[in-house]
Amino acid sequence: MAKSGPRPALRGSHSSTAKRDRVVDAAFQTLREEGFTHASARAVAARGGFNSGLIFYYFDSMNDLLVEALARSSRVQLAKYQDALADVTEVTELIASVRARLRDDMASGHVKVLVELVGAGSSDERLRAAVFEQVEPWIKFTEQTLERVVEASELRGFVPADQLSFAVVSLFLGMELLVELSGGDGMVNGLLDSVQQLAGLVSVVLSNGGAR
Amino acid sequence: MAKSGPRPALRGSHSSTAKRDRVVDAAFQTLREEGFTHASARAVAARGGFNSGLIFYYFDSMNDLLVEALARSSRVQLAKYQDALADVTEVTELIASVRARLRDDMASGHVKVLVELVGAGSSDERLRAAVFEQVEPWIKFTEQTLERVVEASELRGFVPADQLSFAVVSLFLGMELLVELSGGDGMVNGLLDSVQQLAGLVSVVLSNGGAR
Amino acid sequence: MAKSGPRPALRGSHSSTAKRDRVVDAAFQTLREEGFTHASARAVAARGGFNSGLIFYYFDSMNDLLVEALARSSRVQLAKYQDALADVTEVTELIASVRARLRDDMASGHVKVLVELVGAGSSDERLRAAVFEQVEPWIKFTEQTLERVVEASELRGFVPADQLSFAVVSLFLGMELLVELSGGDGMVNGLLDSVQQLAGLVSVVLSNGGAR
Amino acid sequence: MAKSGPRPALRGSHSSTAKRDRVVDAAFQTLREEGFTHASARAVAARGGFNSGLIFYYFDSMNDLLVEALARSSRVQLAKYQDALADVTEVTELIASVRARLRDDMASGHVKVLVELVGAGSSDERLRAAVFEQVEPWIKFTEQTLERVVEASELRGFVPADQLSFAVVSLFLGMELLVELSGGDGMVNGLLDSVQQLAGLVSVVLSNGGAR
DNA sequence: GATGAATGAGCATTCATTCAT
DNA sequence: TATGAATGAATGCTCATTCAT
Repeated sequence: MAKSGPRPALRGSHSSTAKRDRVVDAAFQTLREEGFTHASARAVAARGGFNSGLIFYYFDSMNDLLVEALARSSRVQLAKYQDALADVTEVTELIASVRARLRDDMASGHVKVLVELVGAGSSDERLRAAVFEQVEPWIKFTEQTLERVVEASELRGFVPADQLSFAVVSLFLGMELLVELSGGDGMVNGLLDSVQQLAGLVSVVLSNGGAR
Repeated sequence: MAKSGPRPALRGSHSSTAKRDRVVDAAFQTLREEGFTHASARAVAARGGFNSGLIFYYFDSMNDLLVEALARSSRVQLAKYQDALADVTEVTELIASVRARLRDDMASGHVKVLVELVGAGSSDERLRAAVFEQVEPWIKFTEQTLERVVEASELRGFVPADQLSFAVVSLFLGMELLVELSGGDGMVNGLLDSVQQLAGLVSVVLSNGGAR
Repeated sequence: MAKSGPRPALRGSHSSTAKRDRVVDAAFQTLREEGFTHASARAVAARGGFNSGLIFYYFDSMNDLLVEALARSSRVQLAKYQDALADVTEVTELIASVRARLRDDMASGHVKVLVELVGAGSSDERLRAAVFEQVEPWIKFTEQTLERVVEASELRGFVPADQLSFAVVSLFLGMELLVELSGGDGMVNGLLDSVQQLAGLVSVVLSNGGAR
Repeated sequence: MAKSGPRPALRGSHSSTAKRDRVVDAAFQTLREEGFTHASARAVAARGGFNSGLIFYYFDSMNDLLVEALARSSRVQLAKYQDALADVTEVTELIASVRARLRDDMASGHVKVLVELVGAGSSDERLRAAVFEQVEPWIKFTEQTLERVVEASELRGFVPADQLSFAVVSLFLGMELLVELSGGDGMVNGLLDSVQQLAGLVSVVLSNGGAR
């Protein structure tokens, strides 16, 4: 995705990567605060305080930059989820952890940026594919986690983890989309409450099942 | 949203509204087949075989036209859902009916266009609000339907219908988004299977609850 | 080459074509006076006194416009040659007529514009092909004319007209190129004298052959 | 044309001039394979595997570098022609030698690069003048050679060598231009055949004259 | 000597929109 | 009612060139 030219000799070197990071940062902030449609090269450059040509020194296209901005934040957030849920095997615990993570996730702007690019996916085939690549690891991670939790529960054998994972990721994506669409502030708490409600429901049902 | 000028007397009007309809048709098809980003005035006009200036005779802006295209299809599809689910009170029946409707819904392109505009919502505040207005009736309708079905089931009292409605609409929205993102064809059956699986799961759980 | 959109209902109609012609005129003048590299959309628009967007209302790309400018002048000039040489069957007469035509040809700017675009051909495959299409009729016309004249002379049977045509067109092209390269003014008379010299040489040689 | 700064002492210099040569090499190859328009600083640097800033350490401008690339190849090729034609005094021998040389000339890419820069000449006055400087020695050399050969033939006194030289150089330039324009492959043999045909014709005519 | 970062001006092209007719 | 012409602002992107290191 990144150009081959300005790759520094030593990995993890100093200024070179730092400058490139400034560009990615500016792109992320612009996506987060102005949305995909307004994340133009000029807008990103203005926010970052550099010339817009610099973007194309580091990246082959705007889409490449935008995808990289998503990818970086995606890596960071996914790692946090993996840390937080590594040892979780019980449903209620799972849901509590996820809700905590979600708060941070949304505060960081990652979810906003993700939704922004998912929505933009239809504008360009290459963008669509690149964004999908960023979403795939989340589906897989969700699947693995659900598999583990379901396996340890009474639902073992009833629920195919891959389909469930697809549904769960869809649910989160759709909720964030709807929250944004509804104007942002008002319904965000309602959303988390809904998740909590859902958590309660599932929990009750499962323990019923266990008590059977 | 529409201009006040060219609104003809309600009865006896023919060609004028017919032409206006052609504009809306062209907009819908363009949204459906080329997506929001490529649904420019020129593109819509080319598809409909009229001059792009005509759009601004009937509508104040492109966004107004696009929203109208969504609104019209939304009215039609919602009416069909209301017909189909009017007398449904049982969960399995509900899910079967919804799946049937969904097939038609997606074939008509309505879901695609909806997702397209929901994704575009972030580009413009007025667009966002207008699109949300089109989604609201669906949330309300879902809420009423769920209320009725839940009330007739063993879950009565456990599940707050408004939150559940929000989750369900989110789920559908998110799934369609993910399907599109994944490239279209391959996962579409998996999606419907997932819904079916979910249906089965819910059905089993609920009848378990009832049999307890 | 031209867009299909703004094609007027009746062929040969009034203002519509006139406006489009203004764009082509401006392009021709810009090519003639500033050369291919400086014939940017802005430069053409500035010269013509219209907005640069107008170019793309009538043409799909700058190259399309530039080629059209060449094509129009090519049609006009080729017709003049065809008129002037229609009844020529003798070599000296041929050369005298061609020299007269060449003067007008160069005064009109056609040769300059042709050379400009031929030189630019290497920058873009589609441009190259389009320019070649404009040159082909000239090669064919030269071939037919030479065939007729050679057939009527003592050289009949010795010279393959197609190869000779290729050489003759090359010669004219190369001379104009060299004239431009040499700075323009100083050698232009020398060029025409050279042609005259060549004419004299050929004439002498041929009549020698005839007197043999 | 080259900067005065980094010109090392004539003897004992090694790496510095070697690097400079690599720059010129890369420029030549880029001109040859991508044409003038795509011979940007970046493209040349990419091909040569050095940073584009290096170009401006050795040269004042891109055009300077491009002209130097032509000049170097021009010197080499002209020297070969001078060697090959030094003792030629007869027409048929001249043409045979030239055709052999031409093959090597074109294989080396020199003719392509020349034509490329001649075509580009109109874009910039300084470039035009610099390219003309590279062409002048060829015209002079052609003139001297033709003078010698004509003087030894029956045509002595009939043909002014300077004008003929101009025509011959024009012919070669024009032919190469037309060959490139026609798409490259198909007509290249036809071109050489044409030259051969022309050679045969001239030879026959001249010996006819001699036999008179 | 040589590199990588950075710039500002320029490019073709697309856009929603206006307006005279 | 409807059209075609026209605009001005914006877009992504490329360019030769400079400069600190």
